[in-house]
Amino acid sequence: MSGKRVTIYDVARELGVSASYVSRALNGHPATSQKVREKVRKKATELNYKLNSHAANLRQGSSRTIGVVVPHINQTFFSEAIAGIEEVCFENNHSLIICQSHESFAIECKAIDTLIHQNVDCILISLSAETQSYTHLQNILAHHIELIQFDRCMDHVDSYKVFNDDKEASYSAAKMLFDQGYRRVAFLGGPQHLTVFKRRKEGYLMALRESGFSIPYDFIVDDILDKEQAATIAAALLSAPHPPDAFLTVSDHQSLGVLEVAQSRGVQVPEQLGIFGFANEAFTPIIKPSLSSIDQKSKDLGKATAGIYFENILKGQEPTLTKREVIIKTELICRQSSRRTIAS
Amino acid sequence: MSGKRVTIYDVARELGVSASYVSRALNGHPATSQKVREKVRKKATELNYKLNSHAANLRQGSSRTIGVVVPHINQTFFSEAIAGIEEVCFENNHSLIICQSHESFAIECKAIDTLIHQNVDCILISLSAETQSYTHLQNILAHHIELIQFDRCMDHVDSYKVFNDDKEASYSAAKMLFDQGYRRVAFLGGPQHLTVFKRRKEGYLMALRESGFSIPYDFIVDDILDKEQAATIAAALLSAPHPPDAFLTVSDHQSLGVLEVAQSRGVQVPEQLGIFGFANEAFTPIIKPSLSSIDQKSKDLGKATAGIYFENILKGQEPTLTKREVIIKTELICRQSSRRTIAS
DNA sequence: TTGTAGGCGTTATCAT
DNA sequence: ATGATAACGCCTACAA
Repeated sequence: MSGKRVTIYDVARELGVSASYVSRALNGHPATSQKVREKVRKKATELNYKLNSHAANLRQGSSRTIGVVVPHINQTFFSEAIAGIEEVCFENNHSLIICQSHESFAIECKAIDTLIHQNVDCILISLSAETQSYTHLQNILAHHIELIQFDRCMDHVDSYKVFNDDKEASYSAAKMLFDQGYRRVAFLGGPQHLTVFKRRKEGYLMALRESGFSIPYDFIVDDILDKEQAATIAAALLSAPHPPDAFLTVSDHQSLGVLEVAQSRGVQVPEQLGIFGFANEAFTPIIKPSLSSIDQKSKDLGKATAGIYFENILKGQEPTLTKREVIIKTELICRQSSRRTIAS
Repeated sequence: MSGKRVTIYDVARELGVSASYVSRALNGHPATSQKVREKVRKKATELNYKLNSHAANLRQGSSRTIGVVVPHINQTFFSEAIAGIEEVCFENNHSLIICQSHESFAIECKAIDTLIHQNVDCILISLSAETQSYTHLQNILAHHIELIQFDRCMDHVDSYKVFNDDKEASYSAAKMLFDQGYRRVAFLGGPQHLTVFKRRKEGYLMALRESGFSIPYDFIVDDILDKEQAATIAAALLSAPHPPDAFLTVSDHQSLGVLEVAQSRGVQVPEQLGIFGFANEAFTPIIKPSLSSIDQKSKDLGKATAGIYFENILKGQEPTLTKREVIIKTELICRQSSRRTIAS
């Protein structure tokens, strides 16, 4: 009863057929009779037979498994994106291995190695903040594993890329701030070697240029990674003789840092200071004042990313996408933190 | 150069040794000379050789992989626990496959099947809210896969269990509410077939009994799963002629629902209504008033859970744990939402 | 429709 | 210290 694993041979013996027939029956191969197929399936569940994926993978050279590497799974954007990826993989009967890089380049490399060992068919990756080189990505390709980047992508790597209309998004967020009467809009950005953050900055700069207003050079600060850093910068800027009257940031956590500093100093938001975040984290509608943000449609983004593998790569419908770039439209969510004209 | 996968045979051929020797060298087998071992390693990286885990697993019968099944990866408790699990697995050179059940019993079963296919050595699971039967858990054991339950466990299943001191935690939360002068403390609970929620309710009942106060039977409501349901119940209770003056809940999201209802009706928190949550979600210190909650030490809990596999099961140090239960102590975090005496 | 045989890449056993 | 060989469980030509 217990002891060794049940194999197709066990099922075959019980039924008096060959192992290969059992294999075919279980896989619904056309060259099997309805009747026997049913019998085999029944016996298999009866014996509690379970496929050994490792054996199947070894034989077939494909694992029907997809790997995902993200900086953190507990940020709304990533967990939602993963939910989307999961859904599509599930529909296509593929498994998913999720790895976190914890924003570390070294861990990201290790994760990729693991996924290569696991023989995944495809790796979906959103790069860590530290990542500046791309040899590890080329290593993926060298192992004939498909590669798709999303959100935090690296240019100059030959792969599909899925991301938001980041430039447009931060352009309209900045524009909205100007429209609300804010004039001295500061910008807290991310690492510039990641294209997402470059694009978000470009959007801001575009709106700034268009507005005709000018701001001091130190109102633009890159490489802010968390709430604490954002708070430090905000505190410094707000202490200056001519402080900003609004902050546009590339993450809600940064915005939260700004908000906390403002509140601790009695600066009224949104009356004296406008704040605009990015990512539409779960906490944004809950806090007071509620935080304006950008909804990245992260679940759709995840679905699109996984979809590329199944639709464009597996089914070989490459021609439909010439530039190998998919852009997911964001949605501007205007809440209290940037709504100055609300009272007027 | 490209085309086929690099195997130990390729490395062996280049070096003029046998494949089995390469295998041994790569694994640091004692019956290999230092010198050749180095040579093999160098050549292997040079040729970009990567182990095929599937082949190794098939041969060894073990995958050095652990599976985790949780309801959702984007709840603080679970993502932190996973971070802990990940850390321990990493230290022990094991891979991790993460699956979400999305609180669905059917998906949970499917996830377990997948993990069995993947030949994982051990499954760490926190059950979905729907799960009432445990045949799928016994199926895991039938496949000679180790099983460890955490947080949301099912009794009567023969496995290690890791969970918080839930009863003590909600006991002290309730006691704190009484100490602050609240008298009519309502309780919003979870599905009673999951032991966690049973224990949390017991703690509340214990404190209530001890307090000597009595409350109407309808102040105790089980099976609340989300913010919306909590809000509905809170609205109903607060409309009654003799409403509760405090709510103790089994999740921060429930508490948030209560808080929003209170605020929309102009009920002052904490002056007129005390609120106490559970889980110490990221948003609890951010909202106004900040929400009192229970820190579950979820990362430690994850580490302990994975630790059991490596310490107690793999190394066979079972005797150290007689009851096969590990309890992780929580910490009471008292914030504004339950601090009525602050003004007095 | 059914069976036979061989091999996927690795490692354990046995031999040298 | 090193090599030959078989086996892990499955799938797929090929044969019948």
